[in-house]
Amino acid sequence: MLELAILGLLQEAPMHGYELRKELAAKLGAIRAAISYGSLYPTLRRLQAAGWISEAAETPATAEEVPALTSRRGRVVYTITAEGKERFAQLIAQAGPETYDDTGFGVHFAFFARTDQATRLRILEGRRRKIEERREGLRDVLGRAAERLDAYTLELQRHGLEACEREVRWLEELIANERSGRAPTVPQPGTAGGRRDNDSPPPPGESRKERP
Amino acid sequence: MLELAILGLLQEAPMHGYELRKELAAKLGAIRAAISYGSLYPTLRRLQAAGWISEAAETPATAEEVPALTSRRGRVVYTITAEGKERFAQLIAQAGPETYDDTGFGVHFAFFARTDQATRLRILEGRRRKIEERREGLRDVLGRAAERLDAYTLELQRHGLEACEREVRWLEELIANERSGRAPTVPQPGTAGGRRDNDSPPPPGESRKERP
DNA sequence: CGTGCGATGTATCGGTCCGATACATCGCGG
DNA sequence: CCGCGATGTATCGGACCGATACATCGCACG
Repeated sequence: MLELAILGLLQEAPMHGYELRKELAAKLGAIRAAISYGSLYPTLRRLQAAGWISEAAETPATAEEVPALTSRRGRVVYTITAEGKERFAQLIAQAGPETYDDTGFGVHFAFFARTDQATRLRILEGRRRKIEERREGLRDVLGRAAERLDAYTLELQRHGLEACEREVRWLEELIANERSGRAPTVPQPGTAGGRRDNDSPPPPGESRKERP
Repeated sequence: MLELAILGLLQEAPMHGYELRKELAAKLGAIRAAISYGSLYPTLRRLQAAGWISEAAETPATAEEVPALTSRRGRVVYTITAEGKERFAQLIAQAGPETYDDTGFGVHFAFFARTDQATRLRILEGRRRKIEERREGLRDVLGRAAERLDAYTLELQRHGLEACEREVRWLEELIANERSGRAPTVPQPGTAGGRRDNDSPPPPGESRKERP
């Protein structure tokens, strides 16, 4: 999962570890708190060993203008390689069971802008199925085994059940939108058109290319 | 976390591993799928080494009546010890930072029936604080950094924000209930009074003792 | 003027937990 | 009578976390 997230982020811009962690926290803030360095750095080394990312000297341009101001530190900037982009595409397209658990789904979803519509649909439906199963399990417990459990445990299940029902509804909406070829809900008028240093062509369904 | 859950469950009845896993899944179904054996068995061994649980021969009574029917298998039944109960009480009362993350809070909440009211209140408020912080972080991203993110990532944050707001509201309700001395929401009329093999006295605030 | 503190930054270590896998028994239906 | 799903115990490698260590930078406060 971390591998996928790093590859995805580095596709937007080269970064060093600290930056990567912050961007990751911003992008996945809804899913998980913040990645630990104890995971991040070993993974970076692994990715580099596999040839999917590479270290690069920082200060890309304007290096001569500011020789020793901010650059005199051991910052290690990572850049994704061509093989890395292939690897990302492969990871994004293939869906294992871990694609549908909370974290896995979150990471995949966060990179839906780089995912083709068919895959998006497949993942959304897989996630929906999984949540529906969880929901049924909770309904079973709340129905059949209710007397065996205390009021607090019951309340916990009730709350979990509600969250499941809510997420299923959310997924239904997203699936419907996806099928109709539109971008995700809430068209967000006016505020579109931020910085967009996308090198790879935006996949279909992505409707955010600003009018220049 | 697993340690706490096992100690808590074994306080209700002696069990073997498989059963423990099932009960755990039923009790924590809203939080996590099912504990892996790769965690369960090593933890059981650790708890046993610490003297908090002990192996016991199964078939407590009626052992002579059915000599070789169901007993001829390597089932290992674990029982909590007096030290184990102390350990459980200690773990339940002391709240570290991990008490307020999703899994930790869920486990603590699932054993609220064995937790005194002051601790319940403290945990609920700690959890609320943590969720409020996450909520603020999401609001920040959705406000300040919205142009930097694509529509899908934005939608993910939006959904996460809604979940946070919902959970805060839920916690507020529980806290209010707790302060007023009542049991959790939805009094559940009639269906109370199931099997209740509680050896330890029910903590204050527990209002489920049926009127005989 | 200095000094200490919070943000930036890289890195490791031990520990927890998961997923895959192996293996054995039991009861039931075909 | 045979296979298959449920029951049951167990291990191994790997992913990820939390604590910790250490170094630099800029700035606020004395």
